[in-house]
Amino acid sequence: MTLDETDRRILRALQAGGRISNADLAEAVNLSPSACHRRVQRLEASGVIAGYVALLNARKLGMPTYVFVEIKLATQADEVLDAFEKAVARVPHVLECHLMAGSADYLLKIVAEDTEDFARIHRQYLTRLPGVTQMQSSFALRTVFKTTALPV
Amino acid sequence: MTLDETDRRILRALQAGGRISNADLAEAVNLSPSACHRRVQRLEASGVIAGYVALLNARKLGMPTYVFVEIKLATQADEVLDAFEKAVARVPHVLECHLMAGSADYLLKIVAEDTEDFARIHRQYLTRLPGVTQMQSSFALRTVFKTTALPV
DNA sequence: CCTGAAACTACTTCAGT
DNA sequence: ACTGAAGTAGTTTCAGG
Repeated sequence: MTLDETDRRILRALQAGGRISNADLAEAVNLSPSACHRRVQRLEASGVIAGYVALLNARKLGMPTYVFVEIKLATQADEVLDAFEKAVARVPHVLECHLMAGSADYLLKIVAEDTEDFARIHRQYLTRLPGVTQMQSSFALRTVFKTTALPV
Repeated sequence: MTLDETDRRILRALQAGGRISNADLAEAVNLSPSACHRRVQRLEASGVIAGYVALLNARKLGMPTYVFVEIKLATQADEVLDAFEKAVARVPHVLECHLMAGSADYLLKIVAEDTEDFARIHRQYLTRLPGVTQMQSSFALRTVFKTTALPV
């Protein structure tokens, strides 16, 4: 799928405000509402736009604690990875799980109410993950910034 | 701000689909459209709902490469942290920047087209960040999962 | 704090260029 | 591909319980 500058402007606007009205979006990108609407539908249908979400304020919800957990597995055998990934999908509070290059690590990003809440998640869930040989948790003191917007 | 179960249902629905119509949302949470609308406005005004965004498919935009960069600074003096944070805010492709506990590290999450593109970002921007004494980059081979939804 | 109705605004489609 | 207009649907406000 090929994007022109107008498409990119649409994507930038929607990444900044997912609930902008089609009328306002059309005006922002210098298009008539119907032409703009057609382009947005095309971007949605092609999957370039994966979806729309509300972003919540973790602090106001009493979950200001972010922890990154690095995990080393015993082996990189597919069955071990599969079992680990199926298990980690069931752990609550895990926002991201990445398979990492280098030492066949996983990197998890976890959100919690406080360090005690993380300790509970750790005891209750992380220590039960299969195939793990090493685990190191790093706490974020402060999120300097964070965006969901990709550079387009 | 205190949330009841209906508020939490609203938040879960909006985290799953930020563009759901108020009418459909009202039906999903068993409320009249006007009552639902008032609750959503209250959640927005209180800041619990930080905003709405479109999420894009990084792969379809040709940026499938995620890199986590751990950075150690020479000192933890406030001026050094400030200077670092101001500088990192100007680096393109950085999606997240966290100040980490333990060894006064920063953790960056960077998105790139491929490893060469990351090498360019590294050369052009990361090596110029002030106060850095050590930097270690870890590539994600595969994102197992990723969500923006907080558990509410 | 909710409901229901009314007024307003926006979305979505389609014929025409 | 885009425009403009028409029909449909949704939002938002407000009087009343």
